[in-house]
Amino acid sequence: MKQAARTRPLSPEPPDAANEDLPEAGHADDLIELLFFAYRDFVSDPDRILEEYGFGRAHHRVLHFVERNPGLTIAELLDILRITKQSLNRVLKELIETGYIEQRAGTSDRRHRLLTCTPRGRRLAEQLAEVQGERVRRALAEAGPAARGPASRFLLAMIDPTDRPGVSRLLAAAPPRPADEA
Amino acid sequence: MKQAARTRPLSPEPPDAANEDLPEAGHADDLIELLFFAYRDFVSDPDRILEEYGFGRAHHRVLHFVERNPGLTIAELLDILRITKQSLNRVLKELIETGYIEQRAGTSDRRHRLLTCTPRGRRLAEQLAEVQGERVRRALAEAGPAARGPASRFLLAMIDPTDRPGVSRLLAAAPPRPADEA
DNA sequence: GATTTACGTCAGCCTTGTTGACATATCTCA
DNA sequence: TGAGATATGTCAACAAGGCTGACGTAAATC
Repeated sequence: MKQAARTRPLSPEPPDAANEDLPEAGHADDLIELLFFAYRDFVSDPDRILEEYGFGRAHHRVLHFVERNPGLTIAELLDILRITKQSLNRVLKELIETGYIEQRAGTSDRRHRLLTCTPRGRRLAEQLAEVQGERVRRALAEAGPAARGPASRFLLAMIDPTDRPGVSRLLAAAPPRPADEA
Repeated sequence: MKQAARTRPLSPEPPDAANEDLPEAGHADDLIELLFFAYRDFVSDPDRILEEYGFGRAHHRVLHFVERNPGLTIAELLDILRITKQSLNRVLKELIETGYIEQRAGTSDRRHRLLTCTPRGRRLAEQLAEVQGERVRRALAEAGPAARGPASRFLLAMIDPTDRPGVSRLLAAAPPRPADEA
């Protein structure tokens, strides 16, 4: 891939004293690239499955968050995905027309569209979550289960501070999956 | 953003015994979503800067890896980015024509195009790396500096096993930045 | 009853990915 | 030396998924 050059410890084991006194100098670069590569492969598994259904990543994201948060409204989905309603509507319409997602009017406010997955939609969403979950579990097994807490905290801290409460609420609200296959 | 529902510890502190005996059951879902949100915000900083230059994310990726690995060839870049040569060529041509990247023929094999940044290209690449690095350092400071190792190992383990040696070589080969501003 | 809110939709544009085909320079090997 | 493989460049067409701007409608709010 590339001719090697210098050497530098890749994933620093518990820092053996010294050099821990510069906690925020340099070293950020590795995490930048790791995030790129990790994300690149992270989305590649679902991509392969989605292709069989004629869907793309945009459909995946919608399906995922609706499945994890039944009753989600359009506005909430827009806030999560950070795209325009026109972009959302394009893929959402397809998911509804092909019977993966259903709408119903809100009870307290009938202008709201409450989104839920159909059984078929749930199956696909779970299949997609399963391949991604498998990758995550494999990674945790390799990195050591103790890495889960720190990795979660790091990723949460990477999110814009303003959005963290919302994300935390979202995570807390989602039903825990039945130990996925395991 | 969303009406709260159940409660569940978000980023588990050192697990207080029990429940650590199912190290790979469930719990993967939070990391899936955290990765989505973290990446979403992670790329948003550069996006704002790139807009001023009339560039997009594709340009950023090319510029980044060329700056970090001077002398990179087209084939190596294609392997990193996982896109077609036509897609790469489109943005690369723009970066060359606008004077951000230079080509020269390889010495041992003159078919190779060795890519390097011009001073102007280096400045932009560093500016982009700086905003992302700032976010990473801020996140590490919040998550605790001890999270760096585990987070790095987790992200590396998320990468396809086949690619890890290449990624590690890439990380090791890149010149350590001069403690970025700090 | 006027205004605001939540959503739907039409039309057009841009970036960035794709495939397929073909051209050129250079290296390698028989 | 000549055949073939390799590294790259390029043209053309297309698709996904972002975007803006404008407009329409139903329901809530004041």
